[in-house]
Amino acid sequence: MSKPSRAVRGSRTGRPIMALLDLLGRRWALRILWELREGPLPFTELQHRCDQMSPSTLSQRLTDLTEANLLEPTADGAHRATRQANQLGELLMPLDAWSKKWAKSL
Amino acid sequence: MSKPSRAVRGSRTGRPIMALLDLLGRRWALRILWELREGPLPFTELQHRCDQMSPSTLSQRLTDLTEANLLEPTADGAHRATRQANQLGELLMPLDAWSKKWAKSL
DNA sequence: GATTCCACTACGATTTCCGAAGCGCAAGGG
DNA sequence: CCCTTGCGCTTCGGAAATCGTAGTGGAATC
Repeated sequence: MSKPSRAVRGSRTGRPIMALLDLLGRRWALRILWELREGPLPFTELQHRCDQMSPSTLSQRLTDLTEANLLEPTADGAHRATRQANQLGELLMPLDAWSKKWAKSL
Repeated sequence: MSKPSRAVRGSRTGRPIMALLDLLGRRWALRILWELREGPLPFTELQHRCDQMSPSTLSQRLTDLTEANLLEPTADGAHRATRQANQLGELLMPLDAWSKKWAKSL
């Protein structure tokens, strides 16, 4: 039991978008969703794909995202995006193309 | 002058999307872009719209986003999304609708 | 020339994040 | 049976990011 894991900021304000922007604004949250867009991954594999992010933060973020119904555990102990999260993932796809144009301007 | 403001993580990996996810994963970054989607805002007004976020973090984040060519100062000293950032903003619009469905599941 | 307002900056307190080490369990080897 | 290995985390001390109150400096107003 147990996470201190603060509630999603703004989640009670009637402005879900604010809660979402807060959740996605936690470090590695977007990256984790991105890496899980094509299927579930076990803990260590996910960590490797996220530039070896620290296991403590990964664990915390998995908790956050799972509590937010964006991730769920698979039968074999891996982590999978929920149906909802997959829809969100679809919305994020265009960021890839955009980021390439953006990179040229840096 | 100048900011320590760490480089965008992954910006040298040839994977712009990773750099982008890192930048947007800094606290308040997404929210700031969201609030500026309909036009420039002066510092204090922006702070108020972002739940009174601390001015020090706001200042840092404005620096980050400006260095990333997502924001630019206006002639009268406010902050405005660049053309690029506005395109990004368009991509984020659907998140609003998605978040409303998501909120029901919490 | 004093006051107000605004855009920040300074800086100590607090929270988050990092990363090396360890724990508990399950599978495999000898 | 041990013993080792691998995996999914958890612990915990230190580093870094964020917060929040209190300025600072400049421009406009009184």
